[in-house]
Amino acid sequence: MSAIPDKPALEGLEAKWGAIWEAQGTYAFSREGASRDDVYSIDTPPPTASGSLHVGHVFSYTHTDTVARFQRMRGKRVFYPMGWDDNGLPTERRVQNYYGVRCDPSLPYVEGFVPPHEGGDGKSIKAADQQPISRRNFIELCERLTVEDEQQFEALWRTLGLSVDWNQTYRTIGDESLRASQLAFVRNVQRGEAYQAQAPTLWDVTFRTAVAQAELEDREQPGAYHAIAFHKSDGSGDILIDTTRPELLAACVALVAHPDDERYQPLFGSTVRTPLFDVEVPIVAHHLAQPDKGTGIAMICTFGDVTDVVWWRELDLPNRAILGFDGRVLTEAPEAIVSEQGRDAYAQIAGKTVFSAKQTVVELLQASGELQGEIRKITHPVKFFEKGDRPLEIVSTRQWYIANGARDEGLRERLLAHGRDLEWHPDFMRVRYENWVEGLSGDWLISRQRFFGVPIPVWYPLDAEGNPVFDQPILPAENALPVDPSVDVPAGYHAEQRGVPGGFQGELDVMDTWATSSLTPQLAGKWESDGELFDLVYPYDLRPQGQDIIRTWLFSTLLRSELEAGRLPWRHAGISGWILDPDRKKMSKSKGNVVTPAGMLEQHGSDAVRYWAASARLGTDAAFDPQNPTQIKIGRRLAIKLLNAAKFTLGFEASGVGSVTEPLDRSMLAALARVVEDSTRAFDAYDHARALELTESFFWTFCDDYLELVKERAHGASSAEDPEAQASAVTALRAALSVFVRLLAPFLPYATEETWSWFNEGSVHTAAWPVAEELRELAGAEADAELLTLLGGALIGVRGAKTAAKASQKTPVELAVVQAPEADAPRLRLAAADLAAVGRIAELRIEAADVQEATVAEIRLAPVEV
RNA sequence: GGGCCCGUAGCUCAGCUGGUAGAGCGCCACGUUUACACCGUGGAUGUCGUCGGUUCGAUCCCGGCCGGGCCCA
Repeated sequence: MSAIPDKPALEGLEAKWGAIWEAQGTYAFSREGASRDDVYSIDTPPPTASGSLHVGHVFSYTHTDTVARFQRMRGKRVFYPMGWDDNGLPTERRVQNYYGVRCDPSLPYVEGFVPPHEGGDGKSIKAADQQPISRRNFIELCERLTVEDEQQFEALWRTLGLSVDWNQTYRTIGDESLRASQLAFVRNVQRGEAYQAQAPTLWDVTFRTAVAQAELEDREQPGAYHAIAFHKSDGSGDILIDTTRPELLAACVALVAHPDDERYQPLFGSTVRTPLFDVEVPIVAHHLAQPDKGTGIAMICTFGDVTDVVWWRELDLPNRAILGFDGRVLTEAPEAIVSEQGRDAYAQIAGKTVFSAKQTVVELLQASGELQGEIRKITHPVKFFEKGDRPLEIVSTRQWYIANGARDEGLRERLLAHGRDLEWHPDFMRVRYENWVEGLSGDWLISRQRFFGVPIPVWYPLDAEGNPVFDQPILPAENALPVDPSVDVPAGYHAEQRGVPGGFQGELDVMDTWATSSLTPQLAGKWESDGELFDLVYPYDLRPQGQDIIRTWLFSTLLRSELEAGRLPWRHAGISGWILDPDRKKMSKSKGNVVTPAGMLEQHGSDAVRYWAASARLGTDAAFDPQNPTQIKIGRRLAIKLLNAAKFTLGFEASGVGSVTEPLDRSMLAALARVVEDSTRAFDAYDHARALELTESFFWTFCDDYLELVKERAHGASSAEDPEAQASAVTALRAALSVFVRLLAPFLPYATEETWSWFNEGSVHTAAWPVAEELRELAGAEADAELLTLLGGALIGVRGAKTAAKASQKTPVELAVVQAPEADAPRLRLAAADLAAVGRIAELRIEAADVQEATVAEIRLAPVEV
């Protein structure tokens, strides 16, 4: 126990207790002799440390921490790890800007490489000025910077007071993660769940990588309809189509209209010739054609958008792709363009960007008279990579996929069943998951043509001509993992055979970030390397996360768990809402409304900030106005109040502590017992905000009414006459304080720990969560829980009378008459002495009368002494 | 176009299985009361978005509409 300071304060508590918790291993996961039932495990979201810290992090991680602390106090061994998800594009981009470099895999490794810049902000270094470096050098810089970034995040988490076990930290790009991630992939391949295919692929031309359906977003973009005349092959006239992408005319493979569209029904089965390029294409019918859009008949190109891909696949059309990985028109014209005029036209767009190719095609069509009418400007939704800033193109490439139920009804049904079994908080978030699973249109593309990621662990044999045999990939043995196929040599080959006919080549692509982070339960639980630990924590109790990544992280984790183990990876999913700025806008960097959390914690104190976060329920957005942080100030006030109330309570003479005899004391304890029950129930239902509200609300009643009512008695003002009554008050006060401190511990870890240390050994955070019985035992079976409220009402009457008389609250009262309903009057009389004491009432009469509630019927203040 | 969430005091939000509204902040007034001036005490404030329906009775249930936000097409 430590001494109570003269003037308790919140300042400095973070540093003081953070160090003690670390030194004493307060939050360490103890696995000795544990069984699964003893454990509460959390699949913590691994933040991207190279990303920016923002208040949203503080918000959602606090939600999780309140649950972790509650479970720990209930006696669970809490497995609460922290991971860092550092592979992927955000880190690569940050490294490029920070060091002024970019990765060029064709370059050799440079020993002792010194980057041209250190700490660039990304604006000073243009892409063209970035120094090209080898893949290995680039990855080394990624490693270096992420380690620094992780330290910043960790410092923030520690200051915020997250009760993470820092011994359980992992990195999604660490060696163990590489091994587990590749192992899961190899098994996916062996079971036929992972495969490679040559297929149309969503492609970001800036980052030059494929992206998955889950990473798409629609953005409204300006565009323009161009009316283009196709010529019927039988020479009977033209057909006008509207298109926003005339530059893809050379990739046209058909025209399509709705099967019910009477305007075009007679033409189905006939053919037309494309303008400029003079290629014969069929007119086909498909239900996805929209009769009310443009002229009702559209051109199908390989590939203008995802609908083109559907048409191409379902209508079995040829592939005449003309766009390359760089977003430019390929040099070689499709074989279908044979006429001299057509090849001339193609030569004019070859090598051009989409933008200039469009201009050229429009000019050519205008010259030939095949562009009809005005070009009509519109805005329409266009698919973007969520992290990109140029529209996605669709190119035909060979990529690796993982089955996700899009093409497998059985798998889809199992995934939906898991979604129903999972307990969602709030429940309606389940719908987001179901919508996503039901809307999947293709398997999960996991290949990324990037650098800082988990290498896809395969090689391909080279045939006699030196061409890779893609359909016979060579997989590593499980005990050889992790591997880097661009460096390591597959079993049965020599290093000299790399790239040689009859030899092998390594896969260069890495996995999608989500393909690794979808394994966080396995990574944190040391799957296939520490089976005992894994069995203790998996399936996890809780997956906390944001609502924005239900379709990515939650879905993909559930998928991997289903594929590997056929079961849910967790029992509960807790989904946090957004932080909104005062204008109800989602906070984001581009809006410039982001507040740095470190400064916020520094300014207001961690407990105060946590209070703000914890007062929002799961799934509910929280408004945050940095100019006027009302909720944070309230939290700060609560924390300070706790310190002061504890100091006061502990200051009373306590030698007689033992039993509670006074009716008012027993009432307060009985009422608090209810709060304990309700608060516990709320926590069990993952409603931390309600648990906080219940406790906080009764804590203020405790301070404002109960403490005021009993402080004279507790001071021993009348102890000469009744030491038992004094001891009763102090016993009740101490018991209540102990319970309040524990009830508030998940929310205000610093103020509660400080307070706890004044009258207990050990940490409050490993103390037992309070139970109603410990209070009821003291209160006695016949305690009147409502008495405190009743008396509080009468007290308000007395205070009100003094306020109305503009008198001080300590003004003595000669006579007060309290009228109460027939049933209440005798109860009030039981605590009359306490009321008289706090009100300084010389003569207090309590009368039964025909009134709704206790009211002060008459009050006579003593004359003011001059 | 399909779906989800929300609309309660000036602000932020509670309101459990239907019985004519609550908290905190802010505001006004009062008070140096030996836990707390980062304080205490008291007070005022609402056609519970709107229109219908069910019901003895609806903020709460059902339907339409308006407004805000989000997800999926």
